[in-house]
Amino acid sequence: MKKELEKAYNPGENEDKIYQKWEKSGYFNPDNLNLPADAKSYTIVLPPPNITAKLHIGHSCMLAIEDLLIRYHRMAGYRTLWLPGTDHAAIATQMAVEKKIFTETGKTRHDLGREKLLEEIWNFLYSTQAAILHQTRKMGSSLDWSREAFTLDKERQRAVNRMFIDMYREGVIYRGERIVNWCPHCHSTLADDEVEYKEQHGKLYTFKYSPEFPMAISTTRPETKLGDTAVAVNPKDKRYQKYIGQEYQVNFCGQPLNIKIIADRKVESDFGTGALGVTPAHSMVDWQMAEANNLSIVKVINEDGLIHQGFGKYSGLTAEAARQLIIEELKKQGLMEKEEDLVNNLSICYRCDTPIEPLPSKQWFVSVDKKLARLGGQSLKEKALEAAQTREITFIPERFNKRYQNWMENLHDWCISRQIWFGHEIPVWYRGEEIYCGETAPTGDGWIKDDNTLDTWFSSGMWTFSTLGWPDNYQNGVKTGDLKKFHPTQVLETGYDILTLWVSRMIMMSFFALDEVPFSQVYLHGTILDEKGKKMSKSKGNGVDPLDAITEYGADALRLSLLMGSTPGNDTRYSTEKIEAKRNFINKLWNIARFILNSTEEKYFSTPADQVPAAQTLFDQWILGEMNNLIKSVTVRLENFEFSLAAEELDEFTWNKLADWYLEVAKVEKNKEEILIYLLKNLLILWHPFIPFVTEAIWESFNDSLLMITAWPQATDNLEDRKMEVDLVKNIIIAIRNARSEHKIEPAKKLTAVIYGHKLTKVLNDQAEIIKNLRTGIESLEIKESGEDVEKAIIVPVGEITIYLIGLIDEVKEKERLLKEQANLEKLIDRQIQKLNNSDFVSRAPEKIVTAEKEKLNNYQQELAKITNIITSL
RNA sequence: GGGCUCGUAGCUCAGUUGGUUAGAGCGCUACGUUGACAUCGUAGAGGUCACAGAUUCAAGUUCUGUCGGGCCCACCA
Repeated sequence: MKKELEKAYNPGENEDKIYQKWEKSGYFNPDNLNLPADAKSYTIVLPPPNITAKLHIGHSCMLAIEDLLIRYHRMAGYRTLWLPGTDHAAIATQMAVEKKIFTETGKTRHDLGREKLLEEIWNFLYSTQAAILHQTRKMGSSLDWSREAFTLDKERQRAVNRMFIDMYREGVIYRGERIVNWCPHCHSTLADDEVEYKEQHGKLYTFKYSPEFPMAISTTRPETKLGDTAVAVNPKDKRYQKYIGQEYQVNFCGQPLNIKIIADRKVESDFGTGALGVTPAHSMVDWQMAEANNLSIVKVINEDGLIHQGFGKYSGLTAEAARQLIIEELKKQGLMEKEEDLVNNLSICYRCDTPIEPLPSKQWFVSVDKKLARLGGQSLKEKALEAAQTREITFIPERFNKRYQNWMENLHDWCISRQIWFGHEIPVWYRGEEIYCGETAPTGDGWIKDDNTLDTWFSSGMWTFSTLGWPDNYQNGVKTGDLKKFHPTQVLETGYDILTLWVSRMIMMSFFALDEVPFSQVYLHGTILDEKGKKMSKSKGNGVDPLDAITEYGADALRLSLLMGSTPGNDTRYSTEKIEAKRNFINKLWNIARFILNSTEEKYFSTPADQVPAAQTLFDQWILGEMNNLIKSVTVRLENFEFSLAAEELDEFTWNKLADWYLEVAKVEKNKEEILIYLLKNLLILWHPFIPFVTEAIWESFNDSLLMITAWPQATDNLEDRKMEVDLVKNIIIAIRNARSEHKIEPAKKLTAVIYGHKLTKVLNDQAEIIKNLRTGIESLEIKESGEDVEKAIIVPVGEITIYLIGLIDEVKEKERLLKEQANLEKLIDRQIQKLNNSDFVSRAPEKIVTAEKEKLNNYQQELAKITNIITSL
């Protein structure tokens, strides 16, 4: 069984083999774990990466955190499912492919036609999907591939159709007219977050519609004023209050307008003239005002960006041309009062940079405010808010709860239809004014299918249950199969940047479909910035392919570098130095294992990991106690999502306690095989969720079983704590080594040490061999309870103990050093006395702290006395 | 305009309910190393915890304000 470990750990040689071994074992699938029937389940659905591009380092962070949670819970005995998938990312994908085709062939989607374009998209999709899955495996992700899903595969299409139909029948989904962001070039609506802003220098024109109109208005777009149906003023504005409610018939540049004066608090009195021309058809805010005031809506600009019919000489002109014409006209009539330069943000299409035209258009919406019988008369918004308020869903970090609620409260109906070709088709047919909504086309002639598709978040919002067999696994309000076993899921882990876009939608969709939360905890990780602290983006080209890092340092090193030194919700910088440091650590762990295994006979390999072996010596007791504390602490930290702190404690134990001390002790004291194997096994178990490859590689070199499904250890309560004694011995050893190096004593030169201590003489006697042999270079060692000073010795005080190193001494240097020490102590004593003289402190601080402070003073004083004594004797 | 967040060593960042002389990694300096490990070891230098005030016996930690980074949302007539 025993496999010789290489001198240095080589991730490249091990990782792929180990991943295959895991995958073959079948244990990524919870159905194959041998669990009692009542085992609790633990589920995370992987936030499906967009198939627009390969994974970047941010995805690695996500995978590292989720795999950590999953592996920990799997080892802790949960029915653990991590469900993989990818997202079709409708608009983003279509745009990416269109762009690719355009740069390669110069063709647009209209040249290709719907079918050909979709074919191209699917080809593209298969290639990136394959790349993404490869990258995901390379990270060591223990995903259940047998349940892999895609937001646009057959099952999800059925689920989406069903959801749409259910929502339509309940009146949650409705068709309505609303202002949308329209790109006249792409001929499509854009979601609010697909609109970009560009600062531009424009002109703000101030003018009256006609000579008899009582006030002037200001606008940057005079041509849209052809569609004005009102002028809004602030209700508190004294100048205009008297006009509110009045109506005017005006002749605006040859076109008749009917203008009502309305009041709205959103109007700022000190912008322009304080009077705002309301154009309901071409401005979001104006639309809202029109709804509130029952204004009529006049469309001025059409889908091509041209002026509609019915506006006389302006009809058919581009908006830009119409604007110039109107400006000229206004000037001719002497109505133009002012032209000012103005810097404002122009909305442009994120794809083609064309200025956005806000247009009214028939779209499909999800109502967030409709009260639903199936939700006990509450609306989706109320349900989704309540879940956060009652902490049925908690956020990590907590502050995102507030942000979520804030956003939720201001949520408007969600426009779900998109004028693109790639995506879920809307299951609706039209015949004249008739609308049919169903899974298949209605019978009869003349029905035309809605040619829009659904917002990508509609399908990804269903991700927690569409992947678990909904709707088949949900009949008459009863969950069956996977849905019953795994929903609601436990944790949603994702980037805080899609808290609003995605998380909130998942919560609403789950309430609608199942009347339950989709998950109970939301862990939000930060963004990985580049080495300069800038956001990574495709256009800047500063992204990092995880595969490069994995090839150079190994997946474990990359994972650990992303897990350590970071906190939830905060951004971190990508750092190759950090990965390198973790690579070094992993090699250290490897060598610790190599040392232990090489110095242990094979018969000890079966030492159980879940049974504390008997301790022979002080150091045995100490390290076993430390391991016990480590198990306790790491478990708690993982439960609390404190990954970084858990890893730091593991690191501290591995390197500073085990490698630096216990292994050194083990070279002096013998018969430690059982303890060493016990420590190694537990260490590998505890590290496994963080760095699965190297731990499994070590494990398989001396075990037949799989580390991946080895039980998580339990801490015990009855281990003695020997930290004090061990610290004393360590301090003595360190002090002697330091004295040696300060006095420049050759390593070969042997010293005799005499140690005086009053209380701990027995402990020190027992540890004499260790003190002698742990690179202190001491030839003989005497330990006495008390006694006379030893002349011509190097004097090393360590707490209550004084060590005399008899051998070489440089009196001048020694005196110098001691004087420095003396001054330092005096300063500390002063401060301590001051503190203890403060009557408030003594009377009001907890007693534990006061006594600790007193003891501290005592120690300082004793040490000072000793040093002073020594100085005078020199 | 509304909200959030960050400011701790040269750099990158930890620091849970306030409580010993504030930590780590990298970097730096010096020394060392053929037997687990140079992907290493030992030691050292380096901090007014952005600034000001408040609460407290006690503040990196709580509160208020200021300055300086970053982010989100809304608006931009």
